[in-house]
Amino acid sequence: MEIALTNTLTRRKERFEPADPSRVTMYVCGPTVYSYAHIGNARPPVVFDVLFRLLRLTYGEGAVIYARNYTDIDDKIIAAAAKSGEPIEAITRKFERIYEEDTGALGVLAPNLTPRATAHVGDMIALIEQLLAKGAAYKAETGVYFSVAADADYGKLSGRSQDELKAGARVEGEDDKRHPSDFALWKTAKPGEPSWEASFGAGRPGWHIECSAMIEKELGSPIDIHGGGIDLIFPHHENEIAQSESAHGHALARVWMHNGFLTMDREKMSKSIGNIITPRELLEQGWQGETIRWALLSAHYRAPLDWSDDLLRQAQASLDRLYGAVLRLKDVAAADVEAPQAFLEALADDLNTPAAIAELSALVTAANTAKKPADQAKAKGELLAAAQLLGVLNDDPERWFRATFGERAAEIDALVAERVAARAAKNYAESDRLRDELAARGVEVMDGPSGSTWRRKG
RNA sequence: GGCCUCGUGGCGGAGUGGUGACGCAGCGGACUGCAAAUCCGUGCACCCGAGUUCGAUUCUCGGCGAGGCCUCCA
Repeated sequence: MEIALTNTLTRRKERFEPADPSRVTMYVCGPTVYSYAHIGNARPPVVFDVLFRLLRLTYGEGAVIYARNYTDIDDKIIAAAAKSGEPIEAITRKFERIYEEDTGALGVLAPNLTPRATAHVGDMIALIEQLLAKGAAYKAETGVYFSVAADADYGKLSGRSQDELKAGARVEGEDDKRHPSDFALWKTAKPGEPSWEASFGAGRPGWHIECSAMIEKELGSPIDIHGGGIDLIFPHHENEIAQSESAHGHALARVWMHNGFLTMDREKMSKSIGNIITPRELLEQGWQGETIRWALLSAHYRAPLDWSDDLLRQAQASLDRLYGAVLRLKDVAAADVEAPQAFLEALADDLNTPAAIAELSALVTAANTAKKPADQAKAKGELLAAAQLLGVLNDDPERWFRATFGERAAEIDALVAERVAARAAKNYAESDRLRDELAARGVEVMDGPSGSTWRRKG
């Protein structure tokens, strides 16, 4: 199957052809681990998780190498440590663990590699030395800077010219850069801050250099796909390109992919604005991880997505329909089949998850209308295979509908049993009273020919 | 100020130069003791103006509106 991806570098949708189909490489910028990630931060891991699943299906599970880094040294982390009095490593390890829990709750598969910046400082130093030797970087009092003037095609990713950058640059007083667009590769050590020894002076790495060094070390460039949020195009990814390509003389990544923002009331979700909500909070509110994931995938990854409770409500309703179909076929063994072609083609078309979801909907209808056991098995198999690629329908269907009840499930079972008895005795006044009582507890009871089942009310 | 993206029904959201997916919500029907779930059917939309075209929601230009990047940022 042919996969097409929109490449930020060319601003076009292109056929994806890995350099080596037996070793497809993907790198996605991961979190700076100093606090809780918000739901907007969760969009890239979820989106690229779907791509990871699609690539593994296409090229084979062992053929795809996906790396997502942890930035575990940076100004914000140092500030957080200073504020709380905890050691830096305690903070970064704690939030790495939290990040893994949160993404795991959203059904995100673990990447093959999760390199830490602090484990690659030596690689960064070596890269900076190369850049200094080539004259692409220079040493100043406050650190080592990359010289934008030395890079003829600087700006090619974000589509900015050097002139535009000069015109748009803000006045910056506290450093000694030669050009306003030059950026720090290395920050000279300051008292009380962590630092590493280097031939060009003790200090700590700048942000951009870590991805360049880790990609080179862990995957080797050029990689096939480099992903991240749209806000990373400039300056982060632009600078990664500048560093890596100046040092190595070849492309850093062949395809650059960027996801759009999550908004709240149409405004970018961001910590500084304060309009954030975390996956953790949503889970505490009782939303299920797959519901959050579905909501994130309900829009195309490059489009903005306005986050709201209504969006979650609709996502849950959609998943309820899927789980309802699976529950209805719980006694049918799923056939061992692949996801239907139309579904795969939707995903292969630049990860068009809304179109894929539409195909999923057709599969649900097929599952609900199938009468013959063979048709049911096929429909169930196709539905599960397709859902697997989106990373949903991993839960047991009964648990899905009852997850929020926990210990109270037993007493609800008892009330439902009472109601079944009342109905058998044709005591409809009592059975309706019991239904009202169950409804008051948030339970929907459903009568069928072979008894009654229940689930949370939508 | 420079650069960029977007504007589809009540809501979410694909897509297309020519009968406008899909989901949620609504309505009608089947089913049900009544419901729910499910199935069948159904109403409702392409920001405005000009241009190109036999024909534009889809292409071009202008306008209006929303958002983003240019500084940390998913």
